[in-house]
Amino acid sequence: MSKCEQCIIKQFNSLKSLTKEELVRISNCKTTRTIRRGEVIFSEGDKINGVYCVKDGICKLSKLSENGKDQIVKLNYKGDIMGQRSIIGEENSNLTAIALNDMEVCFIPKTEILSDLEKNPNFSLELLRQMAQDLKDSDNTIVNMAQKSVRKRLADALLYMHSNFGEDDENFLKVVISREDYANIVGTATESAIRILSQFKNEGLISTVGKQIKIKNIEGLKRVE
Amino acid sequence: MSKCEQCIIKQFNSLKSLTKEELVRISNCKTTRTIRRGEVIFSEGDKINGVYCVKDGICKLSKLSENGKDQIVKLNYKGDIMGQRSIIGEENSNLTAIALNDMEVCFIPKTEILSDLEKNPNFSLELLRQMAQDLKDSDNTIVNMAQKSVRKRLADALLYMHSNFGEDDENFLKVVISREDYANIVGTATESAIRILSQFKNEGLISTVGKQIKIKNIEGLKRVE
DNA sequence: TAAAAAATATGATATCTGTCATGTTTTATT
DNA sequence: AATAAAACATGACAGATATCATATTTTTTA
Repeated sequence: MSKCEQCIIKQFNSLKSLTKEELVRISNCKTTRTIRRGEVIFSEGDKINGVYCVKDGICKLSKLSENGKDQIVKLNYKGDIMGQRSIIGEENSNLTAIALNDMEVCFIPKTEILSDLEKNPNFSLELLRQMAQDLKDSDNTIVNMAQKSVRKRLADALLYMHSNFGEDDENFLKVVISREDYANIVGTATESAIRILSQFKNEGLISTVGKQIKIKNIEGLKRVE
Repeated sequence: MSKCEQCIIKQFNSLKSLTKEELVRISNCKTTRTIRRGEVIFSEGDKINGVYCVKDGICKLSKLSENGKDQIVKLNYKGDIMGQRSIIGEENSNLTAIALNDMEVCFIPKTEILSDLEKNPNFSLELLRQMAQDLKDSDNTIVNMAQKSVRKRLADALLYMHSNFGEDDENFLKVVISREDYANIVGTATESAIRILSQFKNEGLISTVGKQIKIKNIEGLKRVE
Protein backbone atom coordinates (compact mmCIF):
# COMPACT_ATOMS: atom_id res chain seq x y z
CA MET A 1 0.00 0.00 0.00
CA SER A 2 1.26 3.48 -0.82
CA LYS A 3 2.54 5.75 1.91
CA CYS A 4 0.99 9.08 2.85
CA GLU A 5 4.35 10.66 3.57
CA GLN A 6 5.36 10.03 -0.04
CA CYS A 7 1.98 10.77 -1.62
CA ILE A 8 1.97 13.81 -3.86
CA ILE A 9 -1.78 14.30 -3.51
CA LYS A 10 -1.36 15.83 -0.05
CA GLN A 11 0.25 18.88 -1.65
CA PHE A 12 -3.24 19.86 -2.69
CA ASN A 13 -4.85 19.75 0.72
CA SER A 14 -4.50 20.43 4.41
CA LEU A 15 -2.62 17.18 5.06
CA LYS A 16 0.46 18.96 3.75
CA SER A 17 0.78 20.73 7.09
CA LEU A 18 1.19 17.48 9.01
CA THR A 19 4.65 16.42 10.15
CA LYS A 20 6.36 13.40 8.69
CA GLU A 21 5.71 11.45 11.89
CA GLU A 22 2.02 12.28 11.79
CA LEU A 23 1.81 11.21 8.18
CA VAL A 24 3.50 7.90 8.92
CA ARG A 25 1.01 7.24 11.68
CA ILE A 26 -1.90 8.07 9.42
CA SER A 27 -0.46 5.94 6.69
CA ASN A 28 -0.58 2.91 8.96
CA CYS A 29 -4.26 3.40 9.73
CA LYS A 30 -5.59 4.40 6.37
CA THR A 31 -7.29 2.14 3.87
CA THR A 32 -7.27 2.66 0.13
CA ARG A 33 -10.43 1.99 -1.79
CA THR A 34 -11.25 1.72 -5.47
CA ILE A 35 -14.68 3.00 -6.37
CA ARG A 36 -16.55 2.40 -9.60
CA ARG A 37 -18.49 4.95 -11.59
CA GLY A 38 -21.94 5.38 -10.11
CA GLU A 39 -21.00 3.86 -6.79
CA VAL A 40 -22.18 5.61 -3.62
CA ILE A 41 -19.30 6.53 -1.30
CA PHE A 42 -21.55 7.74 1.48
CA SER A 43 -25.14 8.91 1.76
CA GLU A 44 -26.94 11.79 3.39
CA GLY A 45 -27.56 10.83 6.99
CA ASP A 46 -24.73 8.29 7.16
CA LYS A 47 -22.47 8.28 10.15
CA ILE A 48 -18.99 8.92 8.80
CA ASN A 49 -16.11 7.67 10.90
CA GLY A 50 -13.31 9.35 9.05
CA VAL A 51 -12.38 11.42 6.05
CA TYR A 52 -11.90 10.44 2.44
CA CYS A 53 -8.94 11.83 0.54
CA VAL A 54 -9.50 11.69 -3.21
CA LYS A 55 -6.45 10.35 -5.06
CA ASP A 56 -8.04 10.00 -8.46
CA GLY A 57 -11.40 10.41 -10.16
CA ILE A 58 -14.31 12.75 -9.58
CA CYS A 59 -17.45 12.55 -7.49
CA LYS A 60 -20.54 14.62 -7.01
CA LEU A 61 -21.74 15.80 -3.61
CA SER A 62 -25.48 16.20 -3.60
CA LYS A 63 -28.38 16.85 -1.30
CA LEU A 64 -31.93 15.69 -1.71
CA SER A 65 -34.36 18.59 -1.96
CA GLU A 66 -37.87 18.51 -0.55
CA ASN A 67 -39.25 18.30 -4.07
CA GLY A 68 -37.46 15.01 -4.56
CA LYS A 69 -34.71 16.31 -6.79
CA ASP A 70 -31.02 15.99 -6.10
CA GLN A 71 -29.06 19.20 -6.01
CA ILE A 72 -25.37 18.83 -6.73
CA VAL A 73 -23.60 21.19 -4.36
CA LYS A 74 -19.99 20.51 -5.28
CA LEU A 75 -17.73 18.30 -7.37
CA ASN A 76 -14.74 16.80 -5.60
CA TYR A 77 -11.57 15.57 -7.22
CA LYS A 78 -7.83 14.99 -6.78
CA GLY A 79 -6.71 16.32 -3.42
CA ASP A 80 -10.15 17.10 -2.05
CA ILE A 81 -11.03 15.79 1.35
CA MET A 82 -14.56 14.69 2.09
CA GLY A 83 -16.25 14.20 5.42
CA GLN A 84 -14.17 16.64 7.45
CA ARG A 85 -17.22 18.74 8.24
CA SER A 86 -19.09 15.76 9.61
CA ILE A 87 -16.32 14.66 11.92
CA ILE A 88 -15.65 18.20 13.14
CA GLY A 89 -19.30 18.91 13.73
CA GLU A 90 -19.85 15.41 15.11
CA GLU A 91 -22.86 15.02 12.89
CA ASN A 92 -24.03 12.60 10.28
CA SER A 93 -23.32 13.48 6.70
CA ASN A 94 -25.35 16.26 5.20
CA LEU A 95 -24.52 15.20 1.66
CA THR A 96 -24.38 12.15 -0.58
CA ALA A 97 -21.18 11.37 -2.50
CA ILE A 98 -21.42 9.42 -5.75
CA ALA A 99 -18.53 8.69 -8.11
CA LEU A 100 -18.83 10.21 -11.58
CA ASN A 101 -16.01 8.05 -12.90
CA ASP A 102 -13.76 5.37 -11.46
CA MET A 103 -12.05 6.66 -8.35
CA GLU A 104 -9.32 5.89 -5.91
CA VAL A 105 -9.76 7.27 -2.41
CA CYS A 106 -8.03 6.84 0.91
CA PHE A 107 -10.03 6.56 4.08
CA ILE A 108 -8.49 7.97 7.25
CA PRO A 109 -10.17 7.13 10.56
CA LYS A 110 -11.71 9.96 12.52
CA THR A 111 -9.54 9.44 15.63
CA GLU A 112 -6.36 10.10 13.67
CA ILE A 113 -7.62 13.39 12.30
CA LEU A 114 -9.01 14.58 15.61
CA SER A 115 -5.79 13.84 17.45
CA ASP A 116 -3.78 15.78 14.88
CA LEU A 117 -6.20 18.66 15.17
CA GLU A 118 -5.54 18.90 18.87
CA LYS A 119 -1.79 18.62 18.61
CA ASN A 120 -0.85 20.46 15.46
CA PRO A 121 -2.06 24.08 15.23
CA ASN A 122 -0.73 24.37 11.69
CA PHE A 123 -3.04 21.61 10.63
CA SER A 124 -6.04 23.29 12.27
CA LEU A 125 -5.16 26.57 10.67
CA GLU A 126 -4.81 24.97 7.28
CA LEU A 127 -8.18 23.31 7.68
CA LEU A 128 -9.67 26.64 8.71
CA ARG A 129 -8.23 28.21 5.56
CA GLN A 130 -9.74 25.46 3.47
CA MET A 131 -13.15 25.90 5.05
CA ALA A 132 -12.97 29.68 4.72
CA GLN A 133 -12.40 29.18 1.01
CA ASP A 134 -15.27 26.70 0.81
CA LEU A 135 -17.54 29.21 2.51
CA LYS A 136 -16.57 31.88 0.05
CA ASP A 137 -17.31 29.51 -2.82
CA SER A 138 -20.65 28.67 -1.28
CA ASP A 139 -21.59 32.32 -1.00
CA ASN A 140 -20.79 32.80 -4.64
CA THR A 141 -22.90 29.80 -5.54
CA ILE A 142 -25.82 31.19 -3.55
CA VAL A 143 -25.58 34.49 -5.41
CA ASN A 144 -25.37 32.72 -8.76
CA MET A 145 -28.35 30.52 -8.00
CA ALA A 146 -30.41 33.46 -6.81
CA GLN A 147 -29.54 35.97 -9.49
CA LYS A 148 -28.52 34.27 -12.71
CA SER A 149 -30.69 32.64 -15.35
CA VAL A 150 -30.66 28.89 -15.90
CA ARG A 151 -29.09 29.53 -19.30
CA LYS A 152 -26.24 31.48 -17.74
CA ARG A 153 -25.70 28.93 -14.98
CA LEU A 154 -25.54 26.11 -17.52
CA ALA A 155 -23.00 28.03 -19.59
CA ASP A 156 -20.98 28.56 -16.41
CA ALA A 157 -21.18 24.85 -15.61
CA LEU A 158 -19.75 23.97 -19.02
CA LEU A 159 -16.95 26.49 -18.56
CA TYR A 160 -16.28 25.05 -15.11
CA MET A 161 -15.99 21.52 -16.47
CA HIS A 162 -13.67 22.83 -19.14
CA SER A 163 -11.35 24.82 -16.93
CA ASN A 164 -11.18 22.24 -14.13
CA PHE A 165 -10.99 18.98 -16.03
CA GLY A 166 -9.93 19.96 -19.54
CA GLU A 167 -10.42 18.24 -22.87
CA ASP A 168 -9.56 14.85 -24.29
CA ASP A 169 -7.53 14.45 -27.50
CA GLU A 170 -10.60 15.12 -29.61
CA ASN A 171 -11.38 18.29 -27.66
CA PHE A 172 -14.39 16.82 -25.94
CA LEU A 173 -14.78 17.72 -22.28
CA LYS A 174 -12.71 15.11 -20.53
CA VAL A 175 -15.24 14.47 -17.80
CA VAL A 176 -18.50 13.16 -19.21
CA ILE A 177 -21.60 13.56 -17.07
CA SER A 178 -25.25 13.08 -17.92
CA ARG A 179 -27.63 15.85 -18.85
CA GLU A 180 -29.44 15.06 -15.64
CA ASP A 181 -26.24 15.76 -13.68
CA TYR A 182 -25.89 19.09 -15.48
CA ALA A 183 -29.49 19.85 -14.55
CA ASN A 184 -28.75 18.95 -10.94
CA ILE A 185 -25.68 21.17 -10.85
CA VAL A 186 -27.58 24.09 -12.34
CA GLY A 187 -30.74 23.45 -10.38
CA THR A 188 -33.21 23.04 -13.21
CA ALA A 189 -35.37 20.39 -14.84
CA THR A 190 -33.52 17.80 -16.91
CA GLU A 191 -35.59 18.73 -19.96
CA SER A 192 -34.60 22.36 -19.56
CA ALA A 193 -30.92 21.47 -19.39
CA ILE A 194 -31.24 19.32 -22.51
CA ARG A 195 -33.17 22.03 -24.32
CA ILE A 196 -30.66 24.73 -23.52
CA LEU A 197 -27.76 22.48 -24.56
CA SER A 198 -29.58 22.04 -27.88
CA GLN A 199 -29.84 25.81 -28.17
CA PHE A 200 -26.11 26.17 -27.47
CA LYS A 201 -25.53 23.62 -30.22
CA ASN A 202 -27.71 25.54 -32.68
CA GLU A 203 -25.90 28.72 -31.76
CA GLY A 204 -22.54 27.11 -32.51
CA LEU A 205 -21.32 27.41 -28.92
CA ILE A 206 -20.90 23.66 -28.44
CA SER A 207 -21.21 20.43 -30.38
CA THR A 208 -22.19 17.03 -29.04
CA VAL A 209 -21.78 13.37 -29.83
CA GLY A 210 -23.93 11.28 -27.52
CA LYS A 211 -23.21 12.41 -24.00
CA GLN A 212 -19.92 13.97 -25.03
CA ILE A 213 -19.72 17.75 -25.30
CA LYS A 214 -17.20 19.85 -27.16
CA ILE A 215 -16.87 23.56 -26.49
CA LYS A 216 -16.58 25.35 -29.82
CA ASN A 217 -16.85 28.97 -28.79
CA ILE A 218 -15.60 29.61 -25.31
CA GLU A 219 -15.91 33.39 -25.53
CA GLY A 220 -19.47 33.03 -26.74
CA LEU A 221 -20.29 30.82 -23.77
CA LYS A 222 -18.84 33.41 -21.44
CA ARG A 223 -21.08 36.04 -22.99
CA VAL A 224 -24.29 34.06 -22.36
CA GLU A 225 -26.67 35.96 -20.09
CA MET B 1 -15.71 49.82 28.82
CA SER B 2 -17.18 46.36 29.40
CA LYS B 3 -14.91 43.36 29.84
CA CYS B 4 -14.85 40.36 27.54
CA GLU B 5 -14.24 37.95 30.38
CA GLN B 6 -17.52 39.04 31.93
CA CYS B 7 -19.48 39.40 28.72
CA ILE B 8 -22.34 36.94 28.36
CA ILE B 9 -22.37 37.24 24.59
CA LYS B 10 -19.34 35.01 24.25
CA GLN B 11 -21.42 32.04 25.37
CA PHE B 12 -22.93 32.10 21.90
CA ASN B 13 -19.71 31.89 19.96
CA SER B 14 -16.24 30.44 19.70
CA LEU B 15 -14.75 32.99 22.11
CA LYS B 16 -16.17 30.86 24.91
CA SER B 17 -13.28 28.44 24.45
CA LEU B 18 -10.67 31.08 25.28
CA THR B 19 -9.05 31.09 28.70
CA LYS B 20 -9.68 33.88 31.17
CA GLU B 21 -6.19 35.25 30.52
CA GLU B 22 -6.77 35.31 26.80
CA LEU B 23 -10.07 37.09 27.27
CA VAL B 24 -8.50 39.72 29.49
CA ARG B 25 -5.85 40.36 26.88
CA ILE B 26 -8.48 40.67 24.13
CA SER B 27 -10.55 42.91 26.33
CA ASN B 28 -7.68 45.38 26.54
CA CYS B 29 -7.33 45.61 22.77
CA LYS B 30 -10.93 45.59 21.68
CA THR B 31 -12.99 48.62 20.81
CA THR B 32 -16.74 48.85 21.18
CA ARG B 33 -18.72 50.59 18.50
CA THR B 34 -22.29 51.76 18.20
CA ILE B 35 -23.72 51.49 14.72
CA ARG B 36 -26.88 53.11 13.44
CA ARG B 37 -29.50 51.52 11.27
CA GLY B 38 -28.42 51.59 7.64
CA GLU B 39 -24.78 52.18 8.46
CA VAL B 40 -22.17 50.15 6.59
CA ILE B 41 -19.90 48.15 8.89
CA PHE B 42 -17.61 46.96 6.12
CA SER B 43 -17.87 46.61 2.37
CA GLU B 44 -17.06 43.95 -0.18
CA GLY B 45 -13.39 44.30 -1.03
CA ASP B 46 -12.46 46.04 2.21
CA LYS B 47 -9.37 44.95 4.04
CA ILE B 48 -10.56 43.81 7.46
CA ASN B 49 -8.03 43.93 10.24
CA GLY B 50 -9.98 42.06 12.84
CA VAL B 51 -13.29 40.49 13.69
CA TYR B 52 -16.55 42.01 14.81
CA CYS B 53 -18.48 40.40 17.62
CA VAL B 54 -22.13 41.38 17.57
CA LYS B 55 -23.39 42.36 21.02
CA ASP B 56 -26.75 43.71 19.98
CA GLY B 57 -28.76 44.40 16.84
CA ILE B 58 -28.94 42.72 13.46
CA CYS B 59 -27.10 43.22 10.22
CA LYS B 60 -27.31 41.84 6.71
CA LEU B 61 -24.35 40.32 4.90
CA SER B 62 -24.72 40.79 1.19
CA LYS B 63 -22.84 40.37 -2.02
CA LEU B 64 -23.23 42.36 -5.20
CA SER B 65 -24.30 40.20 -8.11
CA GLU B 66 -23.15 40.77 -11.69
CA ASN B 67 -26.62 42.01 -12.55
CA GLY B 68 -26.24 44.83 -10.07
CA LYS B 69 -28.51 43.43 -7.39
CA ASP B 70 -27.49 42.75 -3.83
CA GLN B 71 -27.98 39.24 -2.61
CA ILE B 72 -28.32 38.88 1.13
CA VAL B 73 -26.40 35.77 2.08
CA LYS B 74 -26.89 35.77 5.83
CA LEU B 75 -28.26 37.76 8.73
CA ASN B 76 -25.98 38.17 11.73
CA TYR B 77 -27.04 38.94 15.27
CA LYS B 78 -26.19 38.57 18.95
CA GLY B 79 -23.15 36.37 19.35
CA ASP B 80 -22.24 36.16 15.69
CA ILE B 81 -18.71 36.93 14.70
CA MET B 82 -18.02 38.64 11.39
CA GLY B 83 -14.81 38.82 9.45
CA GLN B 84 -13.21 35.63 10.72
CA ARG B 85 -13.12 34.15 7.24
CA SER B 86 -11.30 37.14 5.85
CA ILE B 87 -8.59 37.12 8.49
CA ILE B 88 -8.11 33.35 8.26
CA GLY B 89 -7.98 33.37 4.49
CA GLU B 90 -5.92 36.55 4.51
CA GLU B 91 -8.22 38.06 1.95
CA ASN B 92 -10.32 41.15 1.64
CA SER B 93 -13.93 40.86 2.59
CA ASN B 94 -16.16 38.97 0.23
CA LEU B 95 -19.30 40.48 1.70
CA THR B 96 -20.81 43.80 2.73
CA ALA B 97 -22.26 44.20 6.23
CA ILE B 98 -25.02 46.76 6.80
CA ALA B 99 -26.95 47.26 10.04
CA LEU B 100 -30.68 46.57 9.86
CA ASN B 101 -31.27 48.25 13.19
CA ASP B 102 -29.12 49.99 15.75
CA MET B 103 -26.24 47.78 16.77
CA GLU B 104 -23.49 47.43 19.26
CA VAL B 105 -20.42 45.51 18.13
CA CYS B 106 -16.95 44.88 19.49
CA PHE B 107 -13.96 44.98 17.21
CA ILE B 108 -11.07 42.66 18.04
CA PRO B 109 -7.79 43.19 16.16
CA LYS B 110 -6.61 40.45 13.83
CA THR B 111 -3.33 39.84 15.67
CA GLU B 112 -5.13 38.88 18.87
CA ILE B 113 -7.27 36.31 17.14
CA LEU B 114 -4.42 34.83 15.14
CA SER B 115 -2.22 34.46 18.18
CA ASP B 116 -4.98 32.65 20.07
CA LEU B 117 -5.54 30.40 17.09
CA GLU B 118 -1.94 29.29 17.23
CA LYS B 119 -1.83 28.77 20.96
CA ASN B 120 -5.22 27.42 21.88
CA PRO B 121 -6.33 24.29 20.00
CA ASN B 122 -9.74 24.41 21.66
CA PHE B 123 -10.34 27.77 20.11
CA SER B 124 -9.35 26.52 16.66
CA LEU B 125 -11.57 23.50 17.06
CA GLU B 126 -14.48 25.63 18.14
CA LEU B 127 -13.98 27.89 15.14
CA LEU B 128 -13.84 24.85 12.90
CA ARG B 129 -17.13 23.66 14.37
CA GLN B 130 -18.67 27.04 13.71
CA MET B 131 -17.50 27.06 10.13
CA ALA B 132 -18.64 23.48 9.58
CA GLN B 133 -22.08 24.58 10.70
CA ASP B 134 -21.95 27.62 8.42
CA LEU B 135 -21.04 25.40 5.49
CA LYS B 136 -23.95 23.13 6.21
CA ASP B 137 -26.27 26.14 6.33
CA SER B 138 -24.84 27.37 3.05
CA ASP B 139 -25.45 24.03 1.37
CA ASN B 140 -29.04 24.14 2.50
CA THR B 141 -29.41 27.65 1.15
CA ILE B 142 -28.00 26.57 -2.20
CA VAL B 143 -30.51 23.75 -2.41
CA ASN B 144 -33.36 26.06 -1.46
CA MET B 145 -32.35 28.68 -4.01
CA ALA B 146 -32.00 26.09 -6.73
CA GLN B 147 -35.09 24.04 -6.08
CA LYS B 148 -37.76 26.10 -4.37
CA SER B 149 -40.12 28.66 -5.85
CA VAL B 150 -39.85 32.34 -4.96
CA ARG B 151 -43.16 32.04 -3.16
CA LYS B 152 -41.88 29.21 -1.00
CA ARG B 153 -38.60 30.98 -0.29
CA LEU B 154 -40.42 34.12 0.78
CA ALA B 155 -42.67 32.11 3.09
CA ASP B 156 -39.54 30.50 4.54
CA ALA B 157 -37.95 33.93 5.03
CA LEU B 158 -40.98 35.11 7.03
CA LEU B 159 -40.86 31.98 9.15
CA TYR B 160 -37.14 32.52 9.69
CA MET B 161 -37.67 36.08 10.87
CA HIS B 162 -40.38 34.82 13.17
CA SER B 163 -38.47 31.96 14.74
CA ASN B 164 -35.18 33.83 15.09
CA PHE B 165 -36.32 37.26 16.20
CA GLY B 166 -39.85 36.75 17.44
CA GLU B 167 -42.75 39.15 17.77
CA ASP B 168 -43.35 42.47 19.49
CA ASP B 169 -46.22 42.97 21.93
CA GLU B 170 -48.66 43.48 19.08
CA ASN B 171 -47.52 40.25 17.40
CA PHE B 172 -45.75 42.03 14.59
CA LEU B 173 -42.41 40.54 13.56
CA LYS B 174 -39.98 42.21 15.91
CA VAL B 175 -37.39 42.89 13.25
CA VAL B 176 -38.72 45.14 10.54
CA ILE B 177 -36.96 45.08 7.18
CA SER B 178 -37.94 46.55 3.86
CA ARG B 179 -39.65 44.66 1.06
CA GLU B 180 -36.47 45.19 -0.90
CA ASP B 181 -34.48 43.40 1.80
CA TYR B 182 -36.94 40.51 1.68
CA ALA B 183 -36.47 40.43 -2.09
CA ASN B 184 -32.71 40.38 -1.63
CA ILE B 185 -32.87 37.55 0.86
CA VAL B 186 -35.09 35.50 -1.39
CA GLY B 187 -33.29 36.45 -4.58
CA THR B 188 -36.13 37.99 -6.52
CA ALA B 189 -37.29 41.34 -7.86
CA THR B 190 -38.59 43.79 -5.27
CA GLU B 191 -41.92 43.98 -7.10
CA SER B 192 -42.26 40.21 -6.97
CA ALA B 193 -41.63 40.17 -3.22
CA ILE B 194 -44.22 42.91 -2.72
CA ARG B 195 -46.70 41.13 -4.94
CA ILE B 196 -46.32 37.81 -3.16
CA LEU B 197 -46.64 39.48 0.25
CA SER B 198 -49.90 40.97 -1.03
CA GLN B 199 -51.03 37.49 -2.04
CA PHE B 200 -50.15 36.16 1.41
CA LYS B 201 -52.23 38.99 2.84
CA ASN B 202 -55.20 38.13 0.63
CA GLU B 203 -54.87 34.50 1.60
CA GLY B 204 -54.99 35.41 5.28
CA LEU B 205 -51.49 34.14 5.98
CA ILE B 206 -50.17 37.52 7.13
CA SER B 207 -51.37 41.04 7.76
CA THR B 208 -49.40 44.24 7.36
CA VAL B 209 -49.34 47.80 8.65
CA GLY B 210 -46.80 49.83 6.71
CA LYS B 211 -43.57 47.88 6.74
CA GLN B 212 -44.65 45.84 9.72
CA ILE B 213 -45.74 42.26 9.14
CA LYS B 214 -47.80 40.02 11.38
CA ILE B 215 -47.94 36.28 10.83
CA LYS B 216 -51.54 35.17 11.14
CA ASN B 217 -51.35 31.57 9.98
CA ILE B 218 -48.00 29.99 10.64
CA GLU B 219 -49.07 26.53 9.57
CA GLY B 220 -50.44 27.91 6.32
CA LEU B 221 -47.12 29.64 5.65
CA LYS B 222 -45.30 26.38 6.24
CA ARG B 223 -47.55 24.71 3.70
CA VAL B 224 -46.76 27.21 0.92
CA GLU B 225 -45.15 25.48 -2.06
C1' DT C 1 -26.77 -9.84 -30.55
C1' DA C 2 -31.41 -8.93 -29.05
C1' DA C 3 -34.19 -6.95 -25.69
C1' DA C 4 -34.76 -3.85 -22.06
C1' DA C 5 -33.65 0.17 -19.78
C1' DA C 6 -31.88 4.59 -19.56
C1' DA C 7 -30.79 8.81 -21.56
C1' DT C 8 -31.53 12.27 -24.97
C1' DA C 9 -34.50 15.14 -27.79
C1' DT C 10 -38.34 18.07 -28.86
C1' DG C 11 -43.19 19.91 -29.07
C1' DA C 12 -47.11 21.98 -26.70
C1' DT C 13 -48.69 24.40 -23.04
C1' DA C 14 -49.32 26.45 -18.49
C1' DT C 15 -47.22 28.90 -14.93
C1' DC C 16 -43.97 31.61 -12.77
C1' DT C 17 -41.20 35.54 -12.58
C1' DG C 18 -39.06 39.84 -14.27
C1' DT C 19 -39.58 44.29 -16.24
C1' DC C 20 -41.67 48.58 -17.14
C1' DA C 21 -45.05 51.89 -16.04
C1' DT C 22 -47.73 54.45 -12.92
C1' DG C 23 -49.96 55.77 -8.75
C1' DT C 24 -50.27 55.80 -3.71
C1' DT C 25 -48.58 55.73 0.84
C1' DT C 26 -45.09 56.21 4.18
C1' DT C 27 -40.92 58.15 5.87
C1' DA C 28 -37.35 61.55 6.05
C1' DT C 29 -35.80 66.25 5.63
C1' DT C 30 -35.94 71.15 5.69
C1' DA D 1 -46.07 71.52 8.52
C1' DA D 2 -44.65 71.39 3.81
C1' DT D 3 -41.86 69.21 0.59
C1' DA D 4 -39.00 65.78 -1.19
C1' DA D 5 -37.56 61.23 -1.23
C1' DA D 6 -38.15 56.58 -0.46
C1' DA D 7 -40.91 52.64 -0.09
C1' DC D 8 -45.00 50.22 -1.21
C1' DA D 9 -48.58 48.66 -4.40
C1' DT D 10 -50.57 47.02 -8.61
C1' DG D 11 -51.54 46.44 -13.66
C1' DA D 12 -49.92 44.89 -18.13
C1' DC D 13 -47.06 42.23 -20.61
C1' DA D 14 -43.00 39.56 -22.24
C1' DG D 15 -39.89 36.03 -21.52
C1' DA D 16 -38.09 32.15 -18.95
C1' DT D 17 -38.86 27.82 -17.08
C1' DA D 18 -41.48 23.64 -15.55
C1' DT D 19 -44.41 20.06 -16.75
C1' DC D 20 -46.44 16.55 -19.51
C1' DA D 21 -46.32 13.91 -23.55
C1' DT D 22 -44.05 11.30 -26.91
C1' DA D 23 -40.39 9.83 -29.98
C1' DT D 24 -35.70 8.64 -30.81
C1' DT D 25 -31.14 7.32 -29.66
C1' DT D 26 -27.76 5.32 -26.76
C1' DT D 27 -26.30 2.30 -23.27
C1' DT D 28 -26.74 -1.65 -20.45
C1' DT D 29 -28.05 -6.20 -19.51
C1' DA D 30 -29.34 -10.78 -20.33
